[in-house]
Amino acid sequence: MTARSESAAKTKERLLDAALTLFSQQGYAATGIRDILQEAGVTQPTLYHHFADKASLLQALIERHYGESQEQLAGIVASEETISGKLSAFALTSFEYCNRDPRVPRLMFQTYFGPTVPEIDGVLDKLTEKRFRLVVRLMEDAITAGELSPSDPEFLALSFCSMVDQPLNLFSRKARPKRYLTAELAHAIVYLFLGGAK
Amino acid sequence: MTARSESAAKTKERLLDAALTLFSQQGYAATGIRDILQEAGVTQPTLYHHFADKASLLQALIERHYGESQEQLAGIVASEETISGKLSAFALTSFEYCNRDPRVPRLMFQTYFGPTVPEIDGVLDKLTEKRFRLVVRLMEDAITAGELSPSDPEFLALSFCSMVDQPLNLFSRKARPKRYLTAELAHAIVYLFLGGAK
DNA sequence: AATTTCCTATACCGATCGGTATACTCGCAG
DNA sequence: CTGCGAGTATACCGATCGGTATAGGAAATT
Repeated sequence: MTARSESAAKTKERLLDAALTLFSQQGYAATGIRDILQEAGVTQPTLYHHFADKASLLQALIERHYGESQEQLAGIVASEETISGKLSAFALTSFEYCNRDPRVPRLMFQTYFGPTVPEIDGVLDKLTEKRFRLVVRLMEDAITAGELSPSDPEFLALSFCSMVDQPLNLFSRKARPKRYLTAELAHAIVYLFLGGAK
Repeated sequence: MTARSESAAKTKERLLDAALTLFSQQGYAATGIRDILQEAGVTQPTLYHHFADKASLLQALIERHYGESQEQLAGIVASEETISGKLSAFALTSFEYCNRDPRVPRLMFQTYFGPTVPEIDGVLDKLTEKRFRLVVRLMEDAITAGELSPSDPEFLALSFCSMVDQPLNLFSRKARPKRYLTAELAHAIVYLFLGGAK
């Protein structure tokens, strides 16, 4: 039950990895199933042995990567005390996640902002909403604790997420200098968000 | 020279409008030429009488809409005195532009953030870079004028643009409440950017 | 040793893609 | 009145798409 199912899992992994590479580079619609097969070194019936169709590949990628990063993020943020610490942890973790494998956020942004993929619609929305709600709650707590001036928590969360995500998006899209998503940038964002530019 | 070339221009316009609608809804790759023909109520040879190929349609759309909005923006921003006024004008103009016809920014964002369209690559980058540089220069001036604390102008510009563009992007993507991209939101963004959340 | 699981190889399906070709109509302009 | 520009109608091209069918091989489990 171990030796053969192990190699089967490896093949499945190769397929997912190839799909991640190609989807993130060219987009879902522009990537043909045959491209994936070639990249993975596998034949067509094999793919359909592991996945129902092309859309299942994308769905599997999204659920795996986004789900695990989500839990990590919530845990790390919760372990901080101050609003400044929480926001820094949020930005840092997001940056590290992108530096580890830029293909993942690139696929996420491309799928989220790019043309609708009808087969997936809603899945990604639910996950991004969850991440956004995490930040909203964070802002609410900080306001009631007196750490932030009273104002709309959703507006604050949207603004902060924008400041974090746009660099992420830009970085994952094109080849940027190695040290772009640094801890310094993360802290600068938090500092600007809390203190303003004036 | 007027009567027939006038109706010809009208047909060309119908094609561009149909392409704008469909490209912005489904994305460039997912939109077939035959979809555009049906939407415009025109036959295939007619399209190829006005445009060389599918890519020329997208290129024409981008250059027209982005170019004209760009000039407008630069003029309006220049007519303001303070940094606060300039930033507000920037945000407001961007919002108004989106409220007027959400298809345009939606196409822009989708093309910019979505999967690469090889035929267009570079065109959109040049235009977004131009808009970004406008804001960078604005920040530089404000810093030398003592209106902003000294810090990296590119970082400030990126952060501010993120705060403005993300709502734009979200609004153009899905049906939001009518009054979402309001003057109040624009001012709130500028206020937050300048003064911080603390 | 027999059987099942995982996989290859190859060929095919109908549909759709972007783009072209041909032939014909109509109305304004010279 | 003649020619040309704008347009329709229709049919076709080769290529590629996602997905299926069939047949068989190698290896591990039983």
